Amino acid sequence: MDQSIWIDKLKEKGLKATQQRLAILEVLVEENFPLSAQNIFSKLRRNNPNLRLSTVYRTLNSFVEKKIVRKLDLIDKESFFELLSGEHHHHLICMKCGEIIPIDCPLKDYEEELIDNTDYTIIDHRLKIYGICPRCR
Amino acid sequence: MDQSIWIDKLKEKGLKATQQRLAILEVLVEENFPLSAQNIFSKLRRNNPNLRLSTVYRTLNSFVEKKIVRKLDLIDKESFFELLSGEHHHHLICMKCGEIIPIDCPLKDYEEELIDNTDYTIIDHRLKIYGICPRCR
DNA sequence: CCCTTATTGCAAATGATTTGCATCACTGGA
DNA sequence: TCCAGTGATGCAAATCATTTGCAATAAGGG
Ligand SMILES: [Mn+2]
Ligand SMILES: [Mn+2]
Ligand SMILES: [Zn+2]
Ligand SMILES: [Zn+2]
Repeated sequence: MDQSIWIDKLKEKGLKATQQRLAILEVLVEENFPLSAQNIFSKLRRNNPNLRLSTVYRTLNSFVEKKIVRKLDLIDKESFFELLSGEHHHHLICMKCGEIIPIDCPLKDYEEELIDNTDYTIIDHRLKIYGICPRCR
Repeated sequence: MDQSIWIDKLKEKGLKATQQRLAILEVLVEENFPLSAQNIFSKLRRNNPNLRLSTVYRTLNSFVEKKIVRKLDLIDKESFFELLSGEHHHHLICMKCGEIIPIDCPLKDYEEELIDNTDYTIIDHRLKIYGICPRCR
């Protein structure tokens, strides 16, 4: 991973480019997949014995706020986080094995309609589809 | 509320028609709106001083399992529960005042497409749209 | 009305996430 | 390159919604 790009991006957003933040970004980039705070923490603790889970949470929260990362509630309790890069999309989740597949967003036109019907300003939306994958079926 | 209908419905699903369950159903029916466990608990505790929040949770969970009620994660942390009655729908949420508006489900065709593309068995889905209502804007 | 069993009251535990505070490490400027 | 100021982190403790264990209670079929 080219750190300098991320260092710039962090500074741009008013965040200091700390070791911890860069390490967390690195995991998010190379996995390129929704991960929990605990997931990220486990991966990094090996080489960073005194990294704390609270730091991971604080980092992810600031990334969400700065729109570097998106927070997802795919299954009950644990939240997942994924890098905001590439196409806007949603997720199809296998309820047996937990596989997560990205899916296209079908809501463009629907949102236009909604604006007309409700006079709301639309800011964001969340869509998750739950099913059983072919292997688990 | 006509209790006998609900008593029958509960028995049909293999649940005993207890005072607590009927009271919780009554709140859900008359509010006809997503409510948190705490919401329901507060409303009922006035007349039921020894109803417990844990009972409300246990009841709601069994209702979800028996498909009498649907659990929604509209905002962070607290879950909401709404009676499964009327049209299948989703929600538009005002991020300022918390207003919740039911909206039609636009996903029928999209799900067909998904089945073809992914070979998943689709079981359920969740859609929430966040915005600002005209009054808050 | 009684017996069996599900359900509740109650209190304690859980588990993800947050927070307070002292210390540390970035970063922009000297 | 060094320094001061401020934001970030380590660490431990707190929060808060939700769950759970267990003994006591109340449905409801017979
Ligand atoms: Mn994704
Ligand atoms: Mn609704
Ligand atoms: Zn699967
Ligand atoms: Zn509003």
